[in-house]
Amino acid sequence: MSEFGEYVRQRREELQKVDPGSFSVRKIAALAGIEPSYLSKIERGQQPPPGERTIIALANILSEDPDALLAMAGKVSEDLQKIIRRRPRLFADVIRQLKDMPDHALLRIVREVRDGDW
Amino acid sequence: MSEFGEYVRQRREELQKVDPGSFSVRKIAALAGIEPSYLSKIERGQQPPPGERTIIALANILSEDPDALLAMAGKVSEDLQKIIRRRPRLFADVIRQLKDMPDHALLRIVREVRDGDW
DNA sequence: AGGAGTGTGTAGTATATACTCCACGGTATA
DNA sequence: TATACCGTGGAGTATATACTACACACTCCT
Repeated sequence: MSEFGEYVRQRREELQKVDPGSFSVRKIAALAGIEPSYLSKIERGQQPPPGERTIIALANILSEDPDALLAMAGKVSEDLQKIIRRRPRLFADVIRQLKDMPDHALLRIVREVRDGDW
Repeated sequence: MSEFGEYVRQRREELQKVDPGSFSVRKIAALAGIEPSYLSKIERGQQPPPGERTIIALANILSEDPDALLAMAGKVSEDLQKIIRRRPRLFADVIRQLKDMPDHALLRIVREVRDGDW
């Protein structure tokens, strides 16, 4: 079930084809600040996904969305959690309310709030 | 800094005054499924806040809001996280967008979505 | 043949999380 | 004076998290 690992490997190999020599396990691990063998194991699901710091680093290196990658790892970023914790009741209500709403409804909120009709 | 512990103790003692004999450390601990000495230490900040299960149990026993209590413990409930993880990009956007919005703006969203003008 | 770069296997470590178990001393009650 | 709660102290445990360190085998290049 280690969707995370598979995804990272796939994405890395994809980039490796375009720019070989820059996306080896060793190179990426070095950039992400971890050991190559560790990354290798993660990619093959032999180790669970790494910590938040490392996931975000990987996301940036691989030009992926950090929140999406964190989600694949079964996590929610600390900074989002912090926002929720400041006003737990309100955010809990909003999130639960939006739980089953279609994507376009969420997009509408983002748009309307951003455009300041509030 | 263990705001959590202090709050629980305060709330428990409050209820103890109204209904003595039903809100001792031992009674509450038993209901919450933990050892009395553990609860005692938590209330005095000698131990960090307990796990999510236990916090939610305490919230119910003390008639408190689980999300608020979890927030005091520096946590966000797993079920909220699960909702976010299903559509990480969308929810991340919504939450960050609402970060600095006043309470009434969030309330308005809750209300409007609930009332189905969507 | 030698070196550079590739991925991977084995073993071990440090720290945090979430608790339990038992025993002690105080107060109140009958 | 015994028995029944009350809170608490000290020590120990189980599991998870997030990694490191090092060595090995293979391929490609010159």
